[in-house]
Amino acid sequence: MKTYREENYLKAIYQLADQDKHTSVSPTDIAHWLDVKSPTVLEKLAILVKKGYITYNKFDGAKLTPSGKEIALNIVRRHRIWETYLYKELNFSWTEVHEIAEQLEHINSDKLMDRIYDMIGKPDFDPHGDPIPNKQGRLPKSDRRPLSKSIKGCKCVVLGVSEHSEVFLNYLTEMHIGLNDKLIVEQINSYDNSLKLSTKNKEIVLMSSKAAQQILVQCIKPNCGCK
Amino acid sequence: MKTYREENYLKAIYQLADQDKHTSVSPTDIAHWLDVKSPTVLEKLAILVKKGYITYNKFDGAKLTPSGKEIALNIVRRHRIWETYLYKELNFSWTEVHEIAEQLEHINSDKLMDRIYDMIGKPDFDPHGDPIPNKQGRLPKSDRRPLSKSIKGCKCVVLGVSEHSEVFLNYLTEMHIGLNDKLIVEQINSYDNSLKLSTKNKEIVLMSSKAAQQILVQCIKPNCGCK
DNA sequence: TAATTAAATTAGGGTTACCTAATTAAAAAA
DNA sequence: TTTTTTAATTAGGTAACCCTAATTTAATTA
Repeated sequence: MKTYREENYLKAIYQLADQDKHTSVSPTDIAHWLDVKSPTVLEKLAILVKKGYITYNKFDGAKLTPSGKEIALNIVRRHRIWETYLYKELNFSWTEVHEIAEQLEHINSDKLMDRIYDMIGKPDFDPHGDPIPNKQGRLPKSDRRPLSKSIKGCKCVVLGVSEHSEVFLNYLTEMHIGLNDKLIVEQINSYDNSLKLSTKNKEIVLMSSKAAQQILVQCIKPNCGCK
Repeated sequence: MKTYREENYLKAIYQLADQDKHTSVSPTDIAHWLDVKSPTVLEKLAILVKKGYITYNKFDGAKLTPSGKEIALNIVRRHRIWETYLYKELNFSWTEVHEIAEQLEHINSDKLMDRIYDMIGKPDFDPHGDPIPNKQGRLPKSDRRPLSKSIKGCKCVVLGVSEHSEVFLNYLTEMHIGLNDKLIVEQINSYDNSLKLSTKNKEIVLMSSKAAQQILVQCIKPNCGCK
């Protein structure tokens, strides 16, 4: 029996581990992420350990076991399918989909999920550019990397973002930067690593290194020299 | 703050009152309906009273207040919109939609509901023939009545069912009786009130009074003489 | 009406998911 | 290496929901 809360804890552990590459996820991180206090998290971690979904100790933090990862990836799958559906079929904006998908991801019906996935054309990536795991929990490959690693002169295409906050997504909208848009790195300021970019309508915009780290791109020419 | 459980209690009270016309709903009825025990129901009723969603006393049972009814009708609205959507847009069968809609009805997003409702063409009735309340909680009119009240010779059209159990819906499917199908009452057996019906492909079938009570029809000719 | 049956209620628990306030242990800084 | 700070843990508590086992109250039936 997995409740939606359990699903949320496992998803949180997956996403936190995924974000900062160091697979170890601390109770404090989870507590911040889920907006609860750490004793609450500890309590739940003990249950998840007992159920065999995670391992936990103070030094390595929480880690998903294969069965826990399977559940987490299934929720991620559902979330991203719903996001895509809301965006493509129901005309929700890039910034609106997340919140509704947070609810829809817990609807338990494989058949419904299959129909929705069919309807959106079985894509590999969601409207944020995030990969949609397949039913077996395998992620499609892509060589996305942060825009901040581009060199001067790089021509690349926006494939996603690694931050999904509304304020960040709105910032991108204001900058006229969207999914699948082409960007050219005109200049890199070596002092603060801010970038001067040319966007799709040939506008020139300035972007901080902080923002550039959250934008995932792919170079248009192979071996273009980017890090 | 209304949780999905609260929504379910209010919906149950609404539906039970709606079924048997006598608006009073007893704790025992609710307990059976929601598959919990009566002390659990009593406890929840006390909370709902405190929140102003219902009134309750031993003699009149539980009764929705206007604010409680508003919530209940909103859930009913969502449920029926989702059922219609699943049936019409995602090709689920008549018998499959209920269970999934039970989950989807608790998704909290007016905007999503609006889009889905648009998508199905803003109908007044769901695939079971049940009326979809509008946003203000008003129900569309219809003069549906049980088939069991038909007189011999009555020509009528199936507008809905008042029982949604899978076994009953499957029975109808086997009888080749579906929504919007025309029926002719060929004969009524006065011993047990069973009906001899002619269905859409001119088949003659026999139907018990019990089943006929659950089928909602409308006479094709006005003032045809049916009770 | 008295006896029986059924429904409503009260009493007393259990679990889950939260919390605050200590306390202990680890990490970072001085 | 002490001290300070931060993180993890333990202790103890609350609220929502659910339960079983009485008990009371109402409704039937004999």
